[in-house]
Amino acid sequence: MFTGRYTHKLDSKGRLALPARMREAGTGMEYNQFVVSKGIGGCIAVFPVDKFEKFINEFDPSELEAEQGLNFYREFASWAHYLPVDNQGRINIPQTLLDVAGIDGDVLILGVIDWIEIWNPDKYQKHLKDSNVDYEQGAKAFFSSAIRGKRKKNEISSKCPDSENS
Amino acid sequence: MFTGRYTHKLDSKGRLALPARMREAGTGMEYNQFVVSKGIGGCIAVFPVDKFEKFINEFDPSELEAEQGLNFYREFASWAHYLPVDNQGRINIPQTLLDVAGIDGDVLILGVIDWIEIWNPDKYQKHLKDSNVDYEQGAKAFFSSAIRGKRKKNEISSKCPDSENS
DNA sequence: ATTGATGTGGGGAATGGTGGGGAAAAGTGG
DNA sequence: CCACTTTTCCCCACCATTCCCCACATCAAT
Repeated sequence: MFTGRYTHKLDSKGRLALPARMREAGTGMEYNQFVVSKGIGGCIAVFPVDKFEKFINEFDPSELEAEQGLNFYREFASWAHYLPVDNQGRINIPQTLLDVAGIDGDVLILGVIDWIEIWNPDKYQKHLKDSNVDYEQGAKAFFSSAIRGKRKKNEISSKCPDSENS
Repeated sequence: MFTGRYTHKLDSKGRLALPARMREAGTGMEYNQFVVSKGIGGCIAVFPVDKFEKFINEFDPSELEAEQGLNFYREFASWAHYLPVDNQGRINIPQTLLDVAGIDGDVLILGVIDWIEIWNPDKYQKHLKDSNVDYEQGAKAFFSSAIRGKRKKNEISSKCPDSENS
């Protein structure tokens, strides 16, 4: 699971060092590569290889209107690049992606559980404002859910003693 | 799986170098050839041999109106050419196909998971505009789908196996 | 202060995209 | 069937980019 918020820099060759925690979380034994593509709001989304392939396979373009689905699929897939991680833990993001994301110099890296997002810091601030995120409302829902979840789990575990290990 | 977005050039002899990553992904041990035909929106579609033959066999022209189906089938098949890949990783696309696709000089190459698309860069931009692609909408659907997939899994795994009987 | 882990920087080898010459093959006209 | 022209294909060569390696800086913890 990816969590955390970091500010790193693109070096002169356009390389980006991923936070060590994320590197460990994302690269399996066999794959030492990540997949990047264009995310929401003009960020760059970064996936572990297995997650990317899982998401692509599970995504059903027919959820969207016929033509929309195909067009989005084409765009998303064609912005996707498999990037090897070098021995210093860096990836080399294609310049075209950096351009559409408006990234250059300082970089904001967000862990979003199943994927990572890479933002131009200013652009992210702007995105937050424009999308009118109400953190309080979301937080209330989240913490309420946490309480409910706890109650539910207790109910189950009282009936089924073996479920604690999972 | 084909991914990525590249800009290459047709050389003076009309040859096109496929991106190395795509070459690896597409050519099996035995086949070092691709199949090209006319794609959607006036692009050139490129398939690995096995995928092309699979798609052709699975496609049912009767999904379309009778005459439509036959006419499309004829067109698609007759635009299709098996192209060998030379030792430098290039294919030689027939001039007639280049003409209908309006390709000449700079070439945009898109990886679309199961196939590759070759576009005149300007034509692709125009296609994007004309088809009113809303990338944001598609991206939201995609990432929502990714989260939904996770939630579904959690629900299943957290379910107590024995609780159904009670 | 020393040690180790992590982010940043840069040199040099290797890979990949582009170009062109010449041999082989195929199409065309006698 | 033969000679000629055109196209295709194979090879070698150049150059930019990518990738691999070594090195330094910074910070945290002992």
